[in-house]
Amino acid sequence: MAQTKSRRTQQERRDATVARIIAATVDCLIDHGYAKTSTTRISQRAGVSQGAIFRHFPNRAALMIAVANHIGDGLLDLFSEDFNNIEGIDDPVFLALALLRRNCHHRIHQAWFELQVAARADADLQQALAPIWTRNLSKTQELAGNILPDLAALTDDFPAIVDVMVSLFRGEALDSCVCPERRNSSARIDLAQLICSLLEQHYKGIAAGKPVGVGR
Amino acid sequence: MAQTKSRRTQQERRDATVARIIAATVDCLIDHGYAKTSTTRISQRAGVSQGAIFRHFPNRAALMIAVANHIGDGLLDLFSEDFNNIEGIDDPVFLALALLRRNCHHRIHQAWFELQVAARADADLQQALAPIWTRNLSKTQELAGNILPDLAALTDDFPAIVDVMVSLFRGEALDSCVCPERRNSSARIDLAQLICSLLEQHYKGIAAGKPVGVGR
DNA sequence: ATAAATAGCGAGTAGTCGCTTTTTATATTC
DNA sequence: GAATATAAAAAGCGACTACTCGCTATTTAT
Repeated sequence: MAQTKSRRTQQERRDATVARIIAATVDCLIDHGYAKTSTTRISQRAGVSQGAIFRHFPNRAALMIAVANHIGDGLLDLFSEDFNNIEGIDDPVFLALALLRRNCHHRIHQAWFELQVAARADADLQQALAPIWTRNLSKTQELAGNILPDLAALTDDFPAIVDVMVSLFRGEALDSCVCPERRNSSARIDLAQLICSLLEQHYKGIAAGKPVGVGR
Repeated sequence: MAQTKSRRTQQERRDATVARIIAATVDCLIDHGYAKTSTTRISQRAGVSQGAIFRHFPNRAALMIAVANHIGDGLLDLFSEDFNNIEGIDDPVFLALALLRRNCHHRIHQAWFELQVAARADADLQQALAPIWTRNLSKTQELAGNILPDLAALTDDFPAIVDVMVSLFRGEALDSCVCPERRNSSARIDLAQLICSLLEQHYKGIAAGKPVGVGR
């Protein structure tokens, strides 16, 4: 039963190849965009033959959907990964914003942009991506609730607040497609923090029954 | 010199064709995306031969840049157009938010998404788009200042506020690439309005020298 | 040891791409 | 009205695309 290092089961061999193909596809999406992520390019990057891809995926579209799932999971994993890496932030609101912002500006998020915009004019891809993205958003809501339990308990608008912050930082990340140098501006996150503070105070005032005098 | 109606100068003929090609390109971008906006497809939509495109543009990239300029201007024109169409909104803040949101969700804005994301992996396109987009943003700031002169005068953070709102609604529009049905949710714009109210009050408090007790 | 099953390879398919070249139609000038 | 300039159409080029297929290499079952 002495297993030499070069001896793998077929399943292991298969899984390793599939993983290499998916990773290569993500890299190609980031470096060249959806349309130019050809099967030839993927195969070269993965170190397999072009035909080998079609042994594991019936067509390019199926590969892209598998990659979308991989990216969806990867983006969620990033939250816990960054959570352990970020230090010296006491304010939980700022921590949540920093996590979210890091997530949106991460390398892998660019691959998601490619898939998302490609789906705009591709009904099949859109249908496949919708549940992945919906799940991602609800998991993000869940994580936000874990980091900010007090704010979440304060108001029913909490999901909307998270939603707004997600849109904000994703919009910011999108802009860096054309203006990459603006990526590290702190103006937006500073203002986002102020906004969260004001919202928290506002909802606390409502909870305490105080007159608020804002909104309509 | 009596010019019949069917009689045009070469320049008029040329301009008309160029306009048709650019309009067709925008339509193709919206319907099929950047990569599938081929010169063949454009020519069919414009009702000209494929080769005719290259009489007016040296290559596809040059056409795309011309289209980007066209879209950049079109998006700005939309503001004044919508300004005249929107009625029954007294609150200038809500008016500004509604204008911005309409702009981001407009048909033509999807064509901009295509160009913007295509530029992410295309350095030449990125370089060409950057000034167009920068100009668009500063014009947007200008328009926002015109609609909300009081808020603009109140704080130096006004540009950052506008910037955040732009990112927010563009992020929202991006999501509708995958989840089009969520496009008309009012949650974000309602919260955005509340946020603007709170910010206005906050900066008024600072201007009056009151203790504010929020932010850091 | 041998046979069956799976994984991977790479040349080959038809079709599309951006772009060029050649040919035809239209407009202006003498 | 012939000569000239420009616009548009049509045909073609080489490169690239997703995908297929006959083949070899590796793993599993007997």
